[in-house]
Amino acid sequence: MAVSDVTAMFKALGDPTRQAIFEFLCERCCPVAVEETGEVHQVQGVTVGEVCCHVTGSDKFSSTVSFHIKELRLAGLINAEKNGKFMICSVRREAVDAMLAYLSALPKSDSSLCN
Amino acid sequence: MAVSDVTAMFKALGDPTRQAIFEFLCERCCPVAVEETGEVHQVQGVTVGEVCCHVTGSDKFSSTVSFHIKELRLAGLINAEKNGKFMICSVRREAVDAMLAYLSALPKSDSSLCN
DNA sequence: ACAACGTATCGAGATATTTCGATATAATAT
DNA sequence: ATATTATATCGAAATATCTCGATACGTTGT
Repeated sequence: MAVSDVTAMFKALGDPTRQAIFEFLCERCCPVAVEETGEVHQVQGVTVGEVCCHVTGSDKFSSTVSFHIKELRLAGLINAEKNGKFMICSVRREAVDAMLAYLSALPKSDSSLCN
Repeated sequence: MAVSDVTAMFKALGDPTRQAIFEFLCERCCPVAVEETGEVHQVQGVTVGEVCCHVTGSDKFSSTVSFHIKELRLAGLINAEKNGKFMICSVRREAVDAMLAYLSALPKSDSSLCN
């Protein structure tokens, strides 16, 4: 994952609404199942409606939340796949790992010579 | 460090110019010295002029870079202290640690029960 | 076929961010 | 005292982001 990708992730997470959505998805996303074929897929996720409900407190669809979900997806922080008439959202763990790796790799004060 | 602080840090780091400034400071910031008194202070840092030079490629002061340095400081990512006619900038390691802690503490898919 | 549902997208207004030049200020050098 | 240097701040233009209502679209139920 390139540095520019991490920039987009930080930018996306830098909005309170999106951060709330992302944390909600982190809490709600469930284990993955491994088929006999070895294929791994998401067992469960959260619908856009559930996210709207959690974020706005109302049970009505919110185009604003939909907008933020799209931003999170474009930044690579979440996945969203259609299931019937629902969109199921889930966290991309690689994204979290990429941000952790980026921050961990920043030169530390005592790891480099001083001029 | 509160969650909202981390949000501001992510937002600040989500801009390419500020990320470049931050990385530059990470590379350049040097060890701290501990006085006999036990007081710890920054031995060295980087002047605003050096940051401008690195970011813009020119040796002229840039009010844009100055603006971004201020944003980084307000987000808690860097320190800036005056030394004579220079402003010395340095990274706040606690900020990096706070972001790492936040990301590390996000619930993992296999750490929570599934509904 | 039609209605209801879940979600996306569009358009517009409100607000925030970014950039840059001009001016201001404080510290140093002459 | 005056000039120079390093930096900050202001103002304005350009651009981006956020929010919300309206409309559109695909899916499901009747």
